Amino acid sequence: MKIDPRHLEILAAIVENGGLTEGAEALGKSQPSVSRTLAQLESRIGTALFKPGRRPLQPTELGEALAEQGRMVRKANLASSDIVSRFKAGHAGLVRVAGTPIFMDGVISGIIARFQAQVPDVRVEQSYGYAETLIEKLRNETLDMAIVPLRRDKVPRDLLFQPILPGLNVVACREGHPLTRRKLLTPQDIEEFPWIAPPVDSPLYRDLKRALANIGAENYRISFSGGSLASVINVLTGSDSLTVLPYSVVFTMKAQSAIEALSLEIGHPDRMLGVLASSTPHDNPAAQRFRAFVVAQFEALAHRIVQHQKDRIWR
Amino acid sequence: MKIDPRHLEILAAIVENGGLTEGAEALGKSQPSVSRTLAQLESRIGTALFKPGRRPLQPTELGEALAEQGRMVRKANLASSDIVSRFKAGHAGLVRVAGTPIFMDGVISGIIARFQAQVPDVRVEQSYGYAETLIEKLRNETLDMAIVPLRRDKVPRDLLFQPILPGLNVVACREGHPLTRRKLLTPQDIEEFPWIAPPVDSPLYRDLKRALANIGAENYRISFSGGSLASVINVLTGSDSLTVLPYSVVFTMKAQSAIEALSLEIGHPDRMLGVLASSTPHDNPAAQRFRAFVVAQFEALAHRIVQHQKDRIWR
DNA sequence: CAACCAATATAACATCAAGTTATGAAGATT
DNA sequence: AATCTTCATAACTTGATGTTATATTGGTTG
Repeated sequence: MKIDPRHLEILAAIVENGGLTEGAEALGKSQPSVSRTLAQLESRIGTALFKPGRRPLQPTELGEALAEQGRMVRKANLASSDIVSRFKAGHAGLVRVAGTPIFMDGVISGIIARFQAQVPDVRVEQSYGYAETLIEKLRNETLDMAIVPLRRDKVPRDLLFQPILPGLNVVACREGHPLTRRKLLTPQDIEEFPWIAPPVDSPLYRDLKRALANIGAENYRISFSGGSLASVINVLTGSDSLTVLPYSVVFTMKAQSAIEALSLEIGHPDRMLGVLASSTPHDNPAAQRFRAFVVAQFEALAHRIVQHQKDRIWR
Repeated sequence: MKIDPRHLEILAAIVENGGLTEGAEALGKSQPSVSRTLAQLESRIGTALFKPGRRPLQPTELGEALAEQGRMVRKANLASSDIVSRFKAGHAGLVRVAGTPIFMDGVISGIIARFQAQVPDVRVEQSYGYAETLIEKLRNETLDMAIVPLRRDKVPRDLLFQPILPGLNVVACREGHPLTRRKLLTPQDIEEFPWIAPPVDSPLYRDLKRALANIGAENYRISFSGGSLASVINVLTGSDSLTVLPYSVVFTMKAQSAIEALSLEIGHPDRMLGVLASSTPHDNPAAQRFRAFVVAQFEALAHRIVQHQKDRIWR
């Protein structure tokens, strides 16, 4: 026997409210509608579900047992509505975000932590990659957003790119590095110290080479390469090595690691760091919410950077 | 947002079977029907529930969460069907049975015990009363069946009466009572011993008076009255008192109590012990089942009584 | 890359259930 | 007994669900 789950819900409402009229009111339906539905349910089951001639209406044993199941159905229904509304408000769901490793580790992961403090039911799935592969994944719908440095003219038409910071790389070193005391740095100063290189296929690697070329350093030596941010910073703080990092990363990591940036003009890439996402506002409210959060966090970061620069000038 | 619980069930079926076609098959519906239902659900929610272009079809996070609720609904639905079918088979439910106190205690309670060994999920609610009040309760539908002695011509038209034993009362006494050794009993023999009387409003009390009149005893004395069966038997076995009891009760209780029946013809009431129930086969399969069980048990009891009589004659 | 095959979506229609209002019947209450 | 509340019924409209037939789509394969 197949029973319509809605009928069970209605039965539960009748039982709980002690009457057809009250049950109908609780359900927001008319009394005749509820009455007929109950009659139909009883006729299908082939048994009365309420004791005859009692007020308030009292269910039979069977009626009570089925009403209990009706409560289960209603519970599932309420849970469903809740799930949907939380999802649509971006308070629940899954955000798949990817970006260049250094950025993800150095800046985004902290932003994710703050985001999750705010909306704990959103799960964030982080992965790493560079523009090309991430664009592919965005088109695949296997990724919700990518945080990558990108040249304006390289932005794919079918995707939406929201810039959040200008590309700004700096030479990073440990706090108290010998070079931090010098006002003017020559290529010779630079060539004295070993370099940490990012992975060769990363944009940052290209930035490093260009920076060194700009400075005029030709005989540089690379002592360490291929590590992720944690390794880079460990090596950086444990030695006199230098490396190229986005300024936002150095600025962010200063709070926890003893690194700083040399005041050395190395030429900025013509890229913007930005959030790349499907242009169709595809239905992932949590991702939308996270994107807005990331943008806002970067605005705050930019502001703090400006503030910090002013302070330095004043000193 | 109100979601149709049936849609959730369908969603669960699609998710579990990895496709619309398979889901439809599992549900016993056509593929287009399921397809449209899913489309409708998605449009109401305002979000896709499955990742686009995947085979086997993979649900989104939201789709999976809602499918989980769908499984809850289905579970409740299956439980309901089970509850109903068990109820209709008489394997579950409530049976409200009443009867004259002596009978209920002496015979029916043992039958109930055997019944429950067979169908443990049926609850039996026992109460006591005499024909008049029980007939009232049967009409009220506050009772499923009454086990009472009744004259054939006193059976109400609107109720169904199924005779199960002829009325047969005996004089009961303790085992080894002085009177058990006598072949022929005179009124004087009887008057020597005190009597235990049932409650004055009981049929058995009228039987007692009639029996004593039949015997010709006029000067009898009543030493105890008003007790239920347990008290009666305690007094009986602890003294030389006599009382009138249905033979079926004495026969049944012999197994556990040291009582026996005097071979004294006391004249039988023109009543039949029987099961009285609503003539409408009102929808309580468990009660029907119990009634059939009681009838069968009494048949077996009657058979054992006949067997026992034969044995006595042979000795 | 074209062609094929399986799965899904759409169309068109029939049927049934659920909703409505209006009203009758029945029970409880005084 | 009269009244008032509650439940059942009637008549009708609307929307959902089911069907079969067919078009699209997407993945697979030579």
